[in-house]
Amino acid sequence: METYPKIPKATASRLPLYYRYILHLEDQGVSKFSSKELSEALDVDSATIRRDFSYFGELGKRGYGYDVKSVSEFFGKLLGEDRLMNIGVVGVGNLGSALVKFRFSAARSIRVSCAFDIKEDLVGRIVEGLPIYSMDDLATQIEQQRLEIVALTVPTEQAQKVADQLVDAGIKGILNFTPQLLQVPKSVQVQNVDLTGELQTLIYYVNQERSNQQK
Amino acid sequence: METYPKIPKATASRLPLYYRYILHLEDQGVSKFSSKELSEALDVDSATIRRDFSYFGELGKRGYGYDVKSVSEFFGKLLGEDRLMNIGVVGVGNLGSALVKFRFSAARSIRVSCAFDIKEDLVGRIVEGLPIYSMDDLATQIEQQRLEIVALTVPTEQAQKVADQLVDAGIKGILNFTPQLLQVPKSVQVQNVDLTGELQTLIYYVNQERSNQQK
DNA sequence: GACTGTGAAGCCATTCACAGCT
DNA sequence: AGCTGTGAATGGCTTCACAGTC
Repeated sequence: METYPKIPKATASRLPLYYRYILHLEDQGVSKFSSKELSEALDVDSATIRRDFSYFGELGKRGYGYDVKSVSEFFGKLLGEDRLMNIGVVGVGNLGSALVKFRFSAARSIRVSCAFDIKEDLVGRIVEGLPIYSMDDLATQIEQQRLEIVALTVPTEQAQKVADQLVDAGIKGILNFTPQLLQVPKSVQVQNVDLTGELQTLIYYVNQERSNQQK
Repeated sequence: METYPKIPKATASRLPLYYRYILHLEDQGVSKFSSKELSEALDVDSATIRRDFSYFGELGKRGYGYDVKSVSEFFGKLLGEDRLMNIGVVGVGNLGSALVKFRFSAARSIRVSCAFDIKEDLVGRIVEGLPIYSMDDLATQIEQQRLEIVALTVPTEQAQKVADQLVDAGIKGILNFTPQLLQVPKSVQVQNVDLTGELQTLIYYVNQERSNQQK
């Protein structure tokens, strides 16, 4: 795969957004689109879209726009949609079993393939059709199932210890649902998702809005 | 409540992070902290922390630092932790039932109190201890339970229509788990959470890292 | 001496505006 | 004429660096 130097983080975080909409166009049989159309659908400035795309080369044609099929294929590869990716869920508590159920089904190539937990009474059981392995099997399963990425949903206090185990077992990316800041080698990627934080931020805005009203 | 003009979005999104760590200090019986300590724990530059805090007035004392108790109380109020907040879950599919189970238990004052669905066979049932209401009961329940915020987890195609109903029923905030861009009056706050997008962004970084290695 | 609060500088991302291609 | 790709301008956020306070 090509690698692109110095793509802004903000751009990287918009790629899934672009990709999803372009797939939608493809499903509808649309053959081309302009940055202006995409801009209106996604509420992202059209110049931002053109600049984002331009980091990856000249994806469009002047005076024409962008070709749905070729751009969709291009972004698909960027986001790993060209090969099946197994994801493990580490920690099968409330949120963990929730994610097992969720399955990230929006992306075609993503498959939640197994789960891990420390609790002996969970190990060996099948939850929502998925086997639960012992943490001792981490290294083995990561290799056998070619797991590159796991979702981490253990209790906060155990997060760093488990992250260390994951790194040792060769994991390449962690989708971290705990509020613990993880220390990992920089070759391992971490993406933090703080659901309670998102809700609290929303509460903050709602509170501010209510106070504004009352004035 | 006080309102603060023009707090940067970036600051608002860090408030839960700060608050959680300060609660942690409080639990440990610590009585003061400096921006430097917080900086090291959260990996946020200490000047950023001081600037973020300063938007809300002079919260600290020069030469001393910040008082755990008073700052924790202050942020608690900002984030609505001084009163119980009921949250509804709209759409009890995979992700919806997952959130019902998750319960945002990390925040003390947040309580997932009910769920709504369009499917007649779900309505009236109890899931994880929560009653499922019909969408027709939205307005009634929003009033009765003083719901200000709901999590929206319906299929993408229905998201806008349901959002309209929510707005009509008087909801103040929507935690939007669908990839649909919601059109709402600007007095209604929307916070988007795109779990599949987060995972795809992580996949992008992992792919880039792998390509770098191979060079 | 220690630490905050904040002007000023710097950096990253967005947006403008237009040359260049179809 | 229509739309991209991109220098230049702008804006928002972060970081420096230090005066002010305890």
